[in-house]
Amino acid sequence: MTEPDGARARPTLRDVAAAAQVSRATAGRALAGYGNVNEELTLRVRAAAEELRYRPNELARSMRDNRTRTIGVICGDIENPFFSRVVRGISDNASQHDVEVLITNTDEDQSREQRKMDVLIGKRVDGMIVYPAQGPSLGHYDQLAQHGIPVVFIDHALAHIEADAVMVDGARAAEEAICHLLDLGHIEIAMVSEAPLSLARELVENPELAFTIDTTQQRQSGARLAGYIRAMYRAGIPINPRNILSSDGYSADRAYSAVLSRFSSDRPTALFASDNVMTIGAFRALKTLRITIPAEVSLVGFDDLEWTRLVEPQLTVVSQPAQKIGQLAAEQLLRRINGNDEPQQTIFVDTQMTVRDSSAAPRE
Amino acid sequence: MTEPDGARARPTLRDVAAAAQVSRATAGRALAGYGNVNEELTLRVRAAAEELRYRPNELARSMRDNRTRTIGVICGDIENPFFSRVVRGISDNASQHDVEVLITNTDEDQSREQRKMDVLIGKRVDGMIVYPAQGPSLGHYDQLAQHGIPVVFIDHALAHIEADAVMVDGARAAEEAICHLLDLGHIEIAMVSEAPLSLARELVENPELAFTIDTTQQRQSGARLAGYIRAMYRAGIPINPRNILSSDGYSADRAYSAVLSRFSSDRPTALFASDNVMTIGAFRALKTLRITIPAEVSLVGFDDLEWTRLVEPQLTVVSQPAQKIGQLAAEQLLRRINGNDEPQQTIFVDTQMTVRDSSAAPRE
DNA sequence: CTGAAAGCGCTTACAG
DNA sequence: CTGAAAGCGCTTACAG
Repeated sequence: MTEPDGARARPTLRDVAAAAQVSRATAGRALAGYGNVNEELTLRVRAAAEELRYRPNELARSMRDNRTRTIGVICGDIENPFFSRVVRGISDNASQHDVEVLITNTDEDQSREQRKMDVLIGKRVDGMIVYPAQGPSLGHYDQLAQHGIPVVFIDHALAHIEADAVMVDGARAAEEAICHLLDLGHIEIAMVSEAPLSLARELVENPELAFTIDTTQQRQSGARLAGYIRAMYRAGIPINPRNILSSDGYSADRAYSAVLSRFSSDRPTALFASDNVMTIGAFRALKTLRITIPAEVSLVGFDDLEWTRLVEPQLTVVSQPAQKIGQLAAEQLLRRINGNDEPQQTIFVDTQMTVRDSSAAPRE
Repeated sequence: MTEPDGARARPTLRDVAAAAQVSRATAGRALAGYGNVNEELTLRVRAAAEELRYRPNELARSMRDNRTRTIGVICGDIENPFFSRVVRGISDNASQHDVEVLITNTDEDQSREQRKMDVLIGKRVDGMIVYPAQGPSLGHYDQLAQHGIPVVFIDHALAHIEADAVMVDGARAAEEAICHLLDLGHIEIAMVSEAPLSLARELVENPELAFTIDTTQQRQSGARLAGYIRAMYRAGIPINPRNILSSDGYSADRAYSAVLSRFSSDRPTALFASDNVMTIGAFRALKTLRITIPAEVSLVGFDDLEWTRLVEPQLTVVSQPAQKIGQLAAEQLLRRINGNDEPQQTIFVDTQMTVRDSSAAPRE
């Protein structure tokens, strides 16, 4: 029985059933292994399926089962090594559970985030892992709850939104980094981040705030800035607002400019960069100014990327297990998908100070 | 009309139709905009949809239309910046056409590749972009044709498989890199790649082969090695087999070892690394040996990654537009999905020699 | 312009 | 153990 013209349609269960001379129900049972089927028939069905190169249509299955075995991942920018590592972690874990991964980027644009979320809802993903973009809207997150789609946030949690999150404790991580510099004897310590200037001002005027606000509900840049303030405050060092550098936009170039302009004048003896993008800008700026690291300025970066071990000097960094964040987020999401309804929680993964050659005591 | 227990089911077209007091057909037409619907009814339907927060089930739509508006991407390892850039290019392009992207990694394992392909077929992706893993099997590619699923290969084409491909001309790129070194006056030029030793031996014994074999059907490592041979042969320089370093496995560590051992003895004056992973290994090895670049050894890397501009000296590299590869692959795939059936083609994207500070004339 | 009906390809009660 | 039938949520001829 050949098809009318070359365009051979994909075989369906009906075709397999016909070839094996059984009902569709039996064919389905034999292949997918639910229910009981006589052994001989099973063999016949399998043979027919093989012969026809039958592949079950998961779309149809998803329709019936009301689950797609697919999760959506909304990340900022897959090109950023932080995300590509996270995604790798998610993907490996999902694979182990026969779950596929649909990926999109937002570039920190909330309206794009919203649209992508709609698309993923339309595709009926079983759940989502999302890096929440910066912005004021929150309504689109509620939508997920309404549709009964579990979500796990990564990198930071959101105030007012009940959902699991997996992230590092940014305040603590930064605090540790700053303490490392303080221990070396630094006093004039600068930090570059994309934290908004308004937040910086608030914290400078009222440093106690760094202890009272819930940093786990802030974006990482804010949390890390709070960590900086905490460490300085605890050490009893008055905070010099000029040492809080804002990249004013998220790019290495912006960070570069910010660091360049601050370090052109009377300069701090140490610099902390709040993430891998900021670290690139900071490093480049110091190089441009021909500042020797760590003799003239100590530098502590964030994220243990390979290049930080390739440059001279090798960078002291705060290491963050990005892949593990992805893995834990996937695990948690799958638990939720499978009906676990314990109270929402924020899962913290540990950072680690990796001391290498870019930090040292200040020159006398 | 409240649901029995809290688990409110998602609204369907039926619910919207009921709320708007029209038929499902009309509701569908009004919302998705096919066919004509009276204006007043349209408004009523839209209002009902809004009210119920209706989201069409794309699964059902896909079932009917026999298309999912989803493509699959099978890459080697999303953590490798080459892939994350390619994927970004694919994803951006797909987004523009309202197409989503399902991503998986193979880690160069052909059996995993095969399984992933099956899964993607099951999910009825409209097409796939695949980085073919190394290995002898080809059967799983035929399967795609049988199922009528268009595929575009990236990074290299496959002999015996008719399909589009998007990639750089590796032989030419390498040739250019080697010519750059030759022009500077180097003679003893080494190359490190993951090309199999067997191929290396063949090419050394019979360099003309580098001109006669179809390098566009080779893996990039092989093609690039052929380019090396071509350049040397053309320059009339006998090829020293000791200068062809095989990483024997794909990792920076392997490349590191290979370079380390070769450059510990009488050393070549220049080194070319065949891709970004090899470049990391090569650079590290030279650093470990405290070889000054470019005074003692010139280094030419592959892939214009940010770190190559951060290290000292900044690396001369062959730049490859990875994002563009992704973009072109997506474009071509979408054309195929839309029925374009011109003869298959391999699309080459240009590489570019980016000369910086790691290459110079050899010391007298 | 509008609606009733069929169908996309599965799975699962429900009979037998 | 096996099969006929219903249903998942859409869209699209086909009538009216």
